[in-house]
Order: sequence, then structure tokens, then C-alpha cells
Amino acid sequence: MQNQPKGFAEHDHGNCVQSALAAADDACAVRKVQMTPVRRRTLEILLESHAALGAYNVLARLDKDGFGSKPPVAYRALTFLFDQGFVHRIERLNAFVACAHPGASHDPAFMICRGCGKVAEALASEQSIGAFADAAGFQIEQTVIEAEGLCPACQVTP
Amino acid sequence: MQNQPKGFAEHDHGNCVQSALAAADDACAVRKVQMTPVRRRTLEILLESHAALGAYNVLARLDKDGFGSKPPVAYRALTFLFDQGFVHRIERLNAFVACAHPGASHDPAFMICRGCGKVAEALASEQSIGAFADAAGFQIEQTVIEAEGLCPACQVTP
DNA sequence: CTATAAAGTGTTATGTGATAACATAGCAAT
DNA sequence: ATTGCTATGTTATCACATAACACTTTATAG
Repeated sequence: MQNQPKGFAEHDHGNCVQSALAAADDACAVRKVQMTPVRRRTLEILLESHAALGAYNVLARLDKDGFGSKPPVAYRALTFLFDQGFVHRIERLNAFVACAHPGASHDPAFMICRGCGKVAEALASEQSIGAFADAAGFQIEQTVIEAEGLCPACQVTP
Repeated sequence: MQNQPKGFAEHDHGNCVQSALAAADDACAVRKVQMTPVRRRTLEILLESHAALGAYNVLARLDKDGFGSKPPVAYRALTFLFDQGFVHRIERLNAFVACAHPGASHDPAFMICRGCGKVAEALASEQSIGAFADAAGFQIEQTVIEAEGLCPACQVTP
């Protein structure tokens, strides 16, 4: 597809996290929305791993960090981040993952490794989903493309 | 895509239901698995609409028909039908829909109308999902392709 | 044709994911 | 200072899903 997903590849993760946080800060400033402590910490939690985390998992960490301990605390932060395009939702897992291409609007496609739980994001191609919808006269507003399987590392050590 | 999804189109629905039930009966006979009353009724319930139904929705109807009233009753029947390929799961909706191509093994792709709730099934093309996975060396085992939007009918009367 | 195993159905109880509704706190703009 | 907006936190509840156990039915070996 268009780009190389970096979820399964080695990379400078510290920089990866910092630059994503910075990009989110910038975008919030531009859009005049607030990147508050809970929201920023929530994004940071998701960025720390490339795996998808459930809302209650995120919540536990927020609680440990002194934020609220009840579900709406996590869900509201996640919803904000989702609306701003900083995180995606993985339907298959009922979980959330930090966006790998923050800022730009795009149609994500995910590869979910059932071995290590990591999730890599790629960009869905127009043709991926558009062709059959056109045939049916269906007007697409949002797409979910998720593939589950084994990442390169987990193929050698299952 | 390869075929014309019939979910949104007019068709002989009575025949559509009967032939799907018959196909399921046949497949069960061939595979030497049991198409029991609960299972058959569950499939029938899903076939009656082309919409996806949640497990508790199905359960309520089973209960009304004199079957059990507790969640496992519905989940077990749905799991059986899913394993046999007679129904698919729509991750986006946490719901189930009858398969439009029973018998044959295939990779489904769905169009979910947010207007009328109907779900049309098409066959996912190899290229839809394979391209970016190859690039990452990811080994796909299962795919989820779901598009949400408006069907032809709901585009004119929103 | 029984004895026994296997598969199916039903239950209670509980775990997991998500949201509605209400109260409080901080801050900006009259 | 008052009003209004945004954000945070709570309680309570809903929706989705499964583990574990009891009982019945069906299949099958002897």
C-alpha cells in the first residue's frame, strides 16, 4: 500500500512518542481545543505501546496517575482524542490505538497481531473498499478495515 | 466487485429465506452436525431481516418462541451458526447477520446502512486487504471489512 | 438393546465494555 | 459579580459476553 507501517518495525520509540504528542499539541492549538492533562496523558499511554488498549486498561493507568477512577474519565478522553483524529478505535478488539499519521485525515487499515498484540496502521486505498460499494450505489461515510494474523516477528516464534 | 449484493435490492424474500435454510440444512447433513430447533430458529430470525441483530435481540425472540431466556442460549446458537459459516459477525455493531453466500467459504465485506440498519454482504477481493499486508510481511488469517453509510433508498429519504 | 459417552439445552452468576445523568470546579466575557 | 461554557469527577445503570454447573437428548460401542 502507500506507506510502510511502522508498528512492527524497529524505530526510535522515544522520539516517536514525543513527536506524536507535539503534533497533537500543535493541532489542538490550531483548532482552538484544549489538550488538557488527562487527555494528554491518555494519548501518551496509548503511544507508549503500539498495541491497542481497552478503555478500562487506560482507565487503570489514569487512576494510578491521580486522575479519576470511573469509566467516563477514560471514555471522555478517548472520545476527544478520537474526534481529533489522534487515536483510532479497533472494532475487533473493542480497544483504542494511537494514530500513526496524526494531523492528516485518512482512512486507516489495521494489522492486528494475535501473537504480540501489536497493531500496525496503514492507509486504506480507495479501491480497497470503494469498488463494491459503487456497484450497489452505497454511499460510504466510514470504513473499518482490520486484518488479524501474525506479524513478522511472531511468525518465527509462535 | 465480484457480485451484486442483494441486501439493498428488491428480491423474493420468502424464497431467499427458505433457500438459505435449506442450504444450511443440507450443509449440516453433509458435515454431520445437528441443525437443532433453536439453531434453525436462530438462523431464521436473522434471515427474516437483512439487518444485523444483537445477541440479546435474538434472545428475546427465542424466548418468545419458548426456547431458553438466558444469554448463553442465544450465544451458543449464534456461535454454532458462525462456525458453520451461516452467519457473520458485524464488529462495528456487535451484532450478527445471516450469510448471503452460505456454503462457500469466503471473505465477507459489509455495507452497513445507518438509515435503515440493513446490511449487504459482498465478497472482499484479495487485493482489498492483501497489498499492504504483504509489504509489512504480515500473515493475514482473518479480515474485517465494514463500510458504514447510506444505502440507495436512504439517500433519497434521509 | 442397553450402557455409556458425547452433544445439546437450560440455568445462575459474573465479567467486560459503554453511557446517561447529575454535581462541582475553573475560566472567559460581559 | 454574574452568567455561561468547558472540563472533570461521581453514581448508577445499561449492553454485550462467557464461565461453570445441572439436566436431557442423541449417538454409539458392547
